[in-house]
Amino acid sequence: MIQEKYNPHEIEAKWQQYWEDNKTFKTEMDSRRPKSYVLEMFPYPSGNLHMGHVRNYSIGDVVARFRTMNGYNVLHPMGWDSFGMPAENAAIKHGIPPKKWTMENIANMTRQQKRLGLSYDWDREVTTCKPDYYKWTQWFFELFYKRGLAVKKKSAVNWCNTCNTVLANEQVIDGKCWRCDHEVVKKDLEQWFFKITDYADELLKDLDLLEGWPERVKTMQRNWIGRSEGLEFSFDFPEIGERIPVYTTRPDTIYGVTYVVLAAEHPLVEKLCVNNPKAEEIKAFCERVRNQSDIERTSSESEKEGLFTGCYCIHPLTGRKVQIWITNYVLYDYGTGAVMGVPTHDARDWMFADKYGLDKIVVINPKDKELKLEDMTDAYEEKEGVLVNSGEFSGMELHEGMEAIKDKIEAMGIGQRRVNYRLRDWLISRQRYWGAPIPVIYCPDCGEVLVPEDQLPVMLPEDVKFDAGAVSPLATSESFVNCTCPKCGKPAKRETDTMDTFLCSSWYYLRYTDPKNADAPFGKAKVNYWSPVDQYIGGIEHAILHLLYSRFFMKVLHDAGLVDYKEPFTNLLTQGMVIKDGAKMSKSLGNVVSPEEIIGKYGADTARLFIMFAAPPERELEWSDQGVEGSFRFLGRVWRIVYHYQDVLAQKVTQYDPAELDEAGKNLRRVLHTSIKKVTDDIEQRFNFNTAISAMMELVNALYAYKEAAKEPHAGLIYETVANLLKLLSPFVPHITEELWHGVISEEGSIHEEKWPKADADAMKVDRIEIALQVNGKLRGRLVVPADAGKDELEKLALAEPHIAETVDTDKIVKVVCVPGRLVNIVVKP
RNA sequence: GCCGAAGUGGCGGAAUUGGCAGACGCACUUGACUCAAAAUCAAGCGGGUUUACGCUCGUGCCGGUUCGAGUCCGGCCUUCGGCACCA
Repeated sequence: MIQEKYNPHEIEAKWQQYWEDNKTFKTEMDSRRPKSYVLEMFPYPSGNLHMGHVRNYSIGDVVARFRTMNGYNVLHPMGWDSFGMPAENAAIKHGIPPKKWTMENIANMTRQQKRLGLSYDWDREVTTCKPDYYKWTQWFFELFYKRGLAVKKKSAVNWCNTCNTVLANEQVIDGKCWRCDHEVVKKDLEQWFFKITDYADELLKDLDLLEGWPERVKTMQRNWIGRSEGLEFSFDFPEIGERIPVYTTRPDTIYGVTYVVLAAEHPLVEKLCVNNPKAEEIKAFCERVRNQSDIERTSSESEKEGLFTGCYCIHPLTGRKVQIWITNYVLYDYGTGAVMGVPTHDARDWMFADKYGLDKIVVINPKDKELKLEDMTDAYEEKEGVLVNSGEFSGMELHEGMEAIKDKIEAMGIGQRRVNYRLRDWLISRQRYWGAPIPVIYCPDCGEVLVPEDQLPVMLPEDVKFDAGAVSPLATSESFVNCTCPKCGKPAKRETDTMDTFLCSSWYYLRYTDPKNADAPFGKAKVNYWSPVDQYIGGIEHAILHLLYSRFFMKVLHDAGLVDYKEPFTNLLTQGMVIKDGAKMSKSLGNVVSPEEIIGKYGADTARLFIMFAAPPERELEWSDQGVEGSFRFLGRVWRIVYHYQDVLAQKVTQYDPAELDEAGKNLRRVLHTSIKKVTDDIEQRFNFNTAISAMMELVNALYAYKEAAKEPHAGLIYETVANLLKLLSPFVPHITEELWHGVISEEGSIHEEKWPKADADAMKVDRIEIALQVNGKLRGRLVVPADAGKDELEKLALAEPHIAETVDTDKIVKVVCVPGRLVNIVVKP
């Protein structure tokens, strides 16, 4: 029996408790069923869920429940990316310990997630700030260290003055800190790096294997890795007995070189200043350039500045003297930090040469055209044409010339072909407290020593000062810093930096497979049973950051023999933002809608249904209060029609012969089975949840139409329709369907353990269909024909149709196009 | 500049392989129920034109292919996103 009115709050609390008590969503390894690992990006415990979270988890929950009902053994876990700065800021601002703040937020957000009725196996919960997790994050650091992939080196790094810490390249967005949006400056510091560049080529190549990833994300990663092929070679610098190595992707333009440029940081600058009358001027220039921020220095609009050093090097092929300049537009950390200048075939060099009156030589002519310097207003950069003024290479086609020049340089022994990447090594140390300590000890005698495995985890101390300034708060804890060297036993000091939280999140999806393992990050059998993640769902903002780091981690773990897979996420769905009034929800705009408020008013099922219905998952979702009302109304409609048929359903007519149905019944049964097919295909093949829901709405409309049309409802048909409708709806709105299922179908078990319905092809068949009737491609009427009518029959029927017979002159018919099941098009001469 | 995605009613969005444009929902209009309102149930709902059957225009713009184009091709425009002195 069910109540007359739909009361979401009562039934949602009831079934959430039921699922928890019955461990409905607990998962174990099971070799008899195919596995499916469905994962949503785990959240940072900021305090409250926002609509973006709700969208993310609703999508994942539908997929997980759908796959379970389709016979998969589904892993669907949840956890907390719980290290990070906001916890520390709360400590500085309000004096709350980061751990307390974080754990309270996790408790609150867990409660909010449970109110959404998500099908997580909570026994697998993972929390990155707990010692039993960060122990293994530290263990992975040591693994990387032992494999030569974690190194400490000094370089110019990104520093955020607001966050008081260094940042990885990926965390600098348009020259600003990804977290606080303040301008990032460069500092020369010794820091820990993970050598992600060792994997640049593999990370790039394997993108081609990721057929289940959006093109957009793959393109972003390709751009970020930025592979280029070229030639590295040297100019002789006889004045000081050195060579200047340069890197170019355009060796074909080598005869057009009129100057060579060094980055301001280039070590040769200091050497060429010795006994140089311009030394003071050069040093002042370099100093000024180095103090420019990244934004000033790398903006393409900013003025290119340079200074002639007074020195010359020798062109390796022509023997000409070539001026050596220093500029602000050459990057020290890309290629060799020095570049050849070819004004005629590079836009930057053209501008630079114009500004400083440097020579220009045309060495490439476009096909069938001769470039004349006096006519040129711009560099000719096309990679097409013929080499000229290029000695023995003149007359060669561009690509042929390029290869010939590379061969020549290599044969001369002054250079070689080279591949360069834009990708930089991942800076992983942070001068912050709330992170996993780097497990390294510095001994005056032994140097850098790893903390032995059996002493992990290196626990975060609690006796620290949080506002320590530019050093890590860990440095303020005497008891933490001072230790003994594991090798020689003498007094030593601990590393006081912690690890980038992106490191914690680079392997969490593996820990879910074996979350309580105390002897290893995960067991091999378990990780290889569940991995890789079959469907990953999250925001596009991680297109590079988290998704690139995780891919890197997986490759290293694969090479270390810990996992059998090279890619962590087989399929990726990037959900769009939730917006309101055309803008992202934000406190400052005052357009935030809180999930708790919506759940409080309508219940979780309505919130989930609206979010899934309002837009396809990859697109932006415009929040609409009226749209939410509409979703609530639909659930009310479902409730009322089931309530209406309650007594009919109570007869439990589970079997019947469809042949005994009348017209109205056949019609309803046809809609039911086409809906089953449509909903199944929409979820399975396209993630078009919005159209899946619209199909279910049509089914409910058809049920209402049947109620009007059939005076004596067919008990078997009603039972079949309602039972299947509830199953189709259950992944989207798990509570109301569970309530109705128990009320009218079965009091035992859960609807969520039922099998997904199968469409009956016979039920979808119709005798007669309506097709379009066109003349010259324009709609001129409709024609009801037997569903299996062939081309000849269609043509006959079409020509016999009164409207056509009257208006179309048979002599002028050129041909008749018949598409069975679709249309007839009569082509007529004018 | 390079790369990627998108552009359809008043709005969110459908149209899956080139085959009836606008499914489904929101908003709006009307009818039933009601003393009345809400809720609910039922019906209508791109523009122009017509008493009506119809006719006609219509998927960012201009062309093309085709019996037939929202969908394919060529050329633009606009919006969003990524990369960008990367040599």
